Amino acid sequence: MNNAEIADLFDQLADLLELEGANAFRVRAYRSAARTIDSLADSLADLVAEDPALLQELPGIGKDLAGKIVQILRTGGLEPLDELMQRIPADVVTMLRIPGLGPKKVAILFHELHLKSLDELKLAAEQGLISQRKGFGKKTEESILEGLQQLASTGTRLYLADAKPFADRIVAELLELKSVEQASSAGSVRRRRETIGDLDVLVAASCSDEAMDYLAGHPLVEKVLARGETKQRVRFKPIPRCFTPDGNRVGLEMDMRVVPEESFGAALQYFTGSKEHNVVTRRLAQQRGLKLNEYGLFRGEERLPARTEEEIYAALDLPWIPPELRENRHEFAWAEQSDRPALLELADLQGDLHMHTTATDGTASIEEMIEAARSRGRKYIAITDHSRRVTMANGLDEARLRAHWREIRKLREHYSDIDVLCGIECDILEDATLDLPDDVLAEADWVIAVLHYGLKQPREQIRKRLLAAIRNPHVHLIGHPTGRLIGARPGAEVDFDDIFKAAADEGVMMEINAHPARLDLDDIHARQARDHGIPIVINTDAHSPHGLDLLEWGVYQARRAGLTRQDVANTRTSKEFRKLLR
DNA sequence: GCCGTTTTCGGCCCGACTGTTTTCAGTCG
Repeated sequence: MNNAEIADLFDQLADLLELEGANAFRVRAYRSAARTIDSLADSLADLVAEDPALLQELPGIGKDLAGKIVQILRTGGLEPLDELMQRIPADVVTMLRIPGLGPKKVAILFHELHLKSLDELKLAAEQGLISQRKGFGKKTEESILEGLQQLASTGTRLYLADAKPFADRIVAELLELKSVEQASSAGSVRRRRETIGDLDVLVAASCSDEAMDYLAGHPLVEKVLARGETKQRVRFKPIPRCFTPDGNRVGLEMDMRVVPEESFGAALQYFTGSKEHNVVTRRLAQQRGLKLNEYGLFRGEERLPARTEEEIYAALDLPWIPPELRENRHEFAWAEQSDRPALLELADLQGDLHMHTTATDGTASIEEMIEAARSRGRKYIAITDHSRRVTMANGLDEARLRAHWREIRKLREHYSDIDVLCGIECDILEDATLDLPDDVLAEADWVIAVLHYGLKQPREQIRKRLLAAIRNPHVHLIGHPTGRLIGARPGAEVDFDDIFKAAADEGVMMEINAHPARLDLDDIHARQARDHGIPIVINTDAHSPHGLDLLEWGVYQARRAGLTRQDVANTRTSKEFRKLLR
C-alpha cells in the first residue's frame, strides 16, 4: 500500500463522513492528513517499519490517524470506511461532484428521497420530484441534469501548455480596456500546475462593469454561470484542438474577480492560492494580530500598506514566495532558510538532450534541428530517435541507427558553437531487456531508456524493467520515468524508492520531460529524485523545431519541485555535462 | 480529529454568490 493509496482512503472516508453529517472539522482533519500523506517524500510503510511513533510527527496526524495508518498498512483496509461504504452507494458519493450539490443536499437526496444511483437521480430530476422538496427548486433540478451530463464527459483538466496561452490572451485583452488598471492570471495557471481545472483572472479597475461586460460578451464565451458585483464565472465554448489528458473536448470555465487597485496585491496573493497555502498565510496573519483577506491586510479597522504581494509576505516575516511553490508542501520551510537558493530559471538551461528527426517520427532533418537549437541559444543537444520496437514511429534498427549516427557525426563537424551528441531513445522491452544490443549502445554518446509498451503489466514487472535498464552500463538517462503513463492507471503505481536508490548508485539521471502530453516526473517525484542525489535533466522531447520551445514547461515543473540550477544537469556547460556521463 | 508563547478545552480562514428564501443555509473557491 503506497502513500497515494492511503491518502485516497482518507479522502474517501472524508466524503462519506460529510454525507453522514459528521463534524466539519473532523472531515477537514482527514482531508488535510490525505494531503500531507500525498505530498510526503518518504513512504509511510518505511516510516512505520522504522518506528510507528514517527507518524505523529507529521503535521495534522495525531494519535488516532497514526493508528488508522498502521491499520491500513497491516490489513490493507480501513474499518470505518468499509462500514460506511456498506451503507452509502458509490453513486451517492459521485453526486458530490455535481456543481451545486454539496454534502447537505446529497444527504437529503439519499436519506429522504432515497436516490441511490445517478440514474435514479436523473429520473427524479426529470420528473420534477426534486424541486418539490424544501430547499430545492427548479434551478437546482436543472443544474443537476446539466451536471449529470458534464459528469459523463469526465476529466476536465487541461494541460498548462494549452490553458495558459488562452488565459494570457484574455488578460491581454482586458488590459486594453479603459477602466482596467491591472490584470493577471491567478490560480493554478499562475502557479504553473501541470494540469489546469479552470482559469482565474484578476482585474484591478475603477469600476467593475466594463471588464465584467467584456468577458460576458466575449465571442468565445458560451454561458455566464454566475454574476455578482465583483465576481463572475463563465464557461467558454469548447476550444478547438484542445483536449484534456483523457482526450475529451473541454469547455473551460473562468472565474473573474474585480477589485479596487489598492487591493490588487492582496487579491493576487489570495486568488493565486493554493487554498492550502492560503490557510497557512491567513493563520500566520492571525498569529500576528492581523487579518488577511482578498481586500488587504488589516489590524483591526486599520488598513496596512499591502498593495503588492511582497508587502504581504513581508508582513508575515516571509520573503516573496514564487507562485510555483505555493502548495503548502515545502515553501514555508524554504522561506525560513537564510541561504535560500534561487529556483531554476529557463536561462540556466544550456542543453536539450531528447529530440527526434525525420529518421523516425520527427518532422525536421538533423540539420534543421541543429539550426533550430542554435537559434534558441542551446550549447549542446542530443539527437535521440526511437529504437526499432516503436514501429509506429519507424524506429531504428542497428543498421539504420549506425547510418544515422554517421550522418550526425559528419554534420556536427561544421559547428563550433554547438555540441551535438549521437543519442538514442531506446525502449525497455516487456521482458526487461533493451531494444538494441549492448555493442550498439556502447557506440552512443547518450542513451535514454524508456518504457512505451507493456505498461499494463503488473507493477512488479514494470519495476524490474526500470531496474534492469538502470543497471545497464550504457544507459545514461531514464526518459519520462514515472510515466503517469504508468501511474495514471489505477493499481499500477510503481514504488519509486528502489528505482531512485538504484539510479543514485549507478549514476543514472532522471528526466523531466517538458512535452505537455507526457505529464511525467511530477514535482513530488522530482524532489525525491533530487533528495537521492540524482542529477535531473530537463528535455523537450521535440518532434519539430518549434517543439524546442517547450523547455519552459519543464522548468515550471522543476521550480514547483523547488529545484535549483545545481540540481539540474543540463545547466552545466557541454564539457562539464559530458564529465557526468559514465 | 488536531493542536497549544491563547496549552487539555475550544477553537479550527473567510468572503461571494445562488437559490430559495422573507433573513439565510449551502456551496464554492
